[in-house]
Amino acid sequence: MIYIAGMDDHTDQIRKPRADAVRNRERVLEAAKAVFSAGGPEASLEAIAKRAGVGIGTLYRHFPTREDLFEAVYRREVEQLSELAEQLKNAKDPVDALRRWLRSGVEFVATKKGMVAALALAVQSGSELHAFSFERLTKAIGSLLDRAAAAGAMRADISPEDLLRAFFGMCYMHDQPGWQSSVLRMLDVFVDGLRVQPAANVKTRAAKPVKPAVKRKR
Amino acid sequence: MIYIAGMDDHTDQIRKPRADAVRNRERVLEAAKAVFSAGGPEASLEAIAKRAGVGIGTLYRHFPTREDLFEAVYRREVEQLSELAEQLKNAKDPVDALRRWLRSGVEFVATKKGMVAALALAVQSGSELHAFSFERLTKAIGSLLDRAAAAGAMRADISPEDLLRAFFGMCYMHDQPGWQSSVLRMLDVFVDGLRVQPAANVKTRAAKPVKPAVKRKR
DNA sequence: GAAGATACGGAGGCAGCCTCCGCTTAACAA
DNA sequence: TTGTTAAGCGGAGGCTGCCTCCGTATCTTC
Repeated sequence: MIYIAGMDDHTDQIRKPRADAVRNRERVLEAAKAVFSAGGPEASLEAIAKRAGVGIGTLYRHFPTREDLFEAVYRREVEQLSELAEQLKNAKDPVDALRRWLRSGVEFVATKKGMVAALALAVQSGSELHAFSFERLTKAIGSLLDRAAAAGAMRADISPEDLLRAFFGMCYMHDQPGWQSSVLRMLDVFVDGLRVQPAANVKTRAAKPVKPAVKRKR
Repeated sequence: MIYIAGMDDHTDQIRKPRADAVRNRERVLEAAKAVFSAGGPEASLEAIAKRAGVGIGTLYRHFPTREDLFEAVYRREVEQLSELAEQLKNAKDPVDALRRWLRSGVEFVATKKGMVAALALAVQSGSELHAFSFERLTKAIGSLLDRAAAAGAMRADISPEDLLRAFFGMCYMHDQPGWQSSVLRMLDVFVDGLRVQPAANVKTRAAKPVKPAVKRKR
């Protein structure tokens, strides 16, 4: 068993976790990250164990199920996105902050092709990982959303869950050619839809100084 | 080989396809539809063969890969959605027609939990199925979109591909509690974002209209 | 250094994937 | 009808990956 702080707050002594166990766990995580990123969610766990230089038994002891392994691997990644939201909370324009978070999310996803597929698979099966990351990101994005809604810049009836869902879904379609610019465009549309329209934004298309809401990519 | 009209237009004789082959193919499709719907994309092909009452070899002869089987199963389903778009082209309000198509899509998806996961998996791997359904639905939705854009009711820089991608993505997150109403809400937001804002919709909430400059990707 | 807890690793059982090939059956010609 | 033959059938078998189990090795603690 891996030591967990606070797990056993009654009197029993608690052994320090074994050094080799800690080391091996780390190695497996490292290997899993690489293999999942490259090979997607179907990657062989035995291959991961081999790459980590441990026996398959060791891998299973640390991560009894495939999903457990996902969870551990992605936890850090999710944290990163979450922290970004924290930073953006200080931006001046709350709507823009939201937009920027979403855009960063796209880039983030872009660097982890196989991993996203794996994540998506986990989400499907309602695993622990989903619960964690969804909640974590929901909370992160919620603060951005609240701020924007409180400022009256954005409709207030869309929940963080909704938004996250939509975002995730859009990204899921990645790995088609041009998916990235497509998602970016979609997000712009989406944020436009969320925004409580300020007067400046309301021009019929004929009017000339229309701000270029979206730059076409292709 | 299954007979395909026009496959062999030079002089050779062409045998009629064997009745048992046709029958078995149909049985396998039937079984696959049921099994995939229930069990998702991971379902055992052997289970499908058994349910269809044929040998595993027969299944593989007709559908050499898992994806081939998906393709055949979903083709009809895709056709249905596609036809719906055709009908909606005659609605009065083009934006509303689009909205309704999307909403029907959600319902459609809702009845086929496992199947959508299977489809999504296929999309991931860039299979034939994806090419077919994406193109088919793109064309279908394109007509709706064009009509709305031509009427000046909708921004014109969003392609059918974009829209389909976003829609599919949103639906992909299904099987969480409440996903359906969430997706419906998201779609409303989305369609609102697409709509070229009519003056009536414009309430000035903020004295100073924020200039929502879209930041380019860093 | 000894004792005992903890972790290691891989053999082995199981399940699903896919191929291969001898047997069966339907289509066609006579 | 009947015979011929291409087309189709099915499942045994080889392979790979999943996961468990347990004898052995290693670490922590005293």
